[in-house]
Amino acid sequence: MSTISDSLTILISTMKVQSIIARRFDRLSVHGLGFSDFIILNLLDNAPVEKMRRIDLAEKIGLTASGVTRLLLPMEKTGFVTRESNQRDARVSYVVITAAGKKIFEEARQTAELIAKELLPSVKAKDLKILSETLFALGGNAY
Amino acid sequence: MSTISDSLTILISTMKVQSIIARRFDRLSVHGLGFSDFIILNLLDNAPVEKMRRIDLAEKIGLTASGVTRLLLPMEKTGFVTRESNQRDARVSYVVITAAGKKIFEEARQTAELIAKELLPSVKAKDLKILSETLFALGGNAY
DNA sequence: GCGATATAATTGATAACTCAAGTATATGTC
DNA sequence: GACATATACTTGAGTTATCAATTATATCGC
Repeated sequence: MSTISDSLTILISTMKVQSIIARRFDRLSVHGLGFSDFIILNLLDNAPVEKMRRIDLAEKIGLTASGVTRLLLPMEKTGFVTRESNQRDARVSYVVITAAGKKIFEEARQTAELIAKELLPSVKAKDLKILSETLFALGGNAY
Repeated sequence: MSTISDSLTILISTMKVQSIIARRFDRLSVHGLGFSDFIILNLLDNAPVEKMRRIDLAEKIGLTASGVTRLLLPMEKTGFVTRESNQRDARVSYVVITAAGKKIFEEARQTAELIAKELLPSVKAKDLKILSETLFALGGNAY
């Protein structure tokens, strides 16, 4: 038995915590959304022009471009997002949130906030700040 | 545009950070191990009797029992772990780390520690402790 | 000791990704 | 302005997980 470092322990622990978080957010399925769908809608809703390039979505959410393409396919079909081309660069296809997308996001957001409260009830504000900063240093988004 | 809470932001950020961590640990493939394989070997190496029930591995790593069964199949074939039955409870099949498993774990551990240092170079010792405790509150393991 | 219920593990079908390769377009260099 | 290189996105094949159902065994209440 050889003990691993605190740093490595924290990284492994993060992996487990992620699986716990992901499972809790399965409840978003009552809105017909996966957690990744919800995160995408949040990014779009907060984007200055309510549209983003697929590649930027991928970078922000921590998926590959391929993963984003596949994630968006059903969302386009359902009508939560649509495509928009870029006049100056024909390679780009923007992802635009629709009115239906905004509506479902607003509903899902209520559920998501409830889940967040359930998950982080006892964590002190100060500790949350440290967690937040560390996550940011590790590449997490600041929003 | 409606702003989400700090708590929710942190949970989403954790998801992204997890994807960054997982990608870095892809490097463990030089040892023929996935990150999950490595975590399993670490759990077994640290277990008091160097064996664990599948269900306990699942709980500790944050997977389902099904996921553990499928994860262990190739590791059994390669000979990093073996099975052992429980005399008192025939439902249980223990997972036991082999000498080969210990050897590869020891090698992979060096790589893993390097990656951990690369990922968390600047995080202060005090923050690491708080971080560790926060993750534990969220269901992370203490080890 | 028997039936109801709970637990440990596995399996079939499926979901949500990844990587590598391919297509289309843009940009830089000479 | 042609050619090499880079970028945005998609697609085929494979991986790694999930859930629901199944099998086998154990435990509880009577």
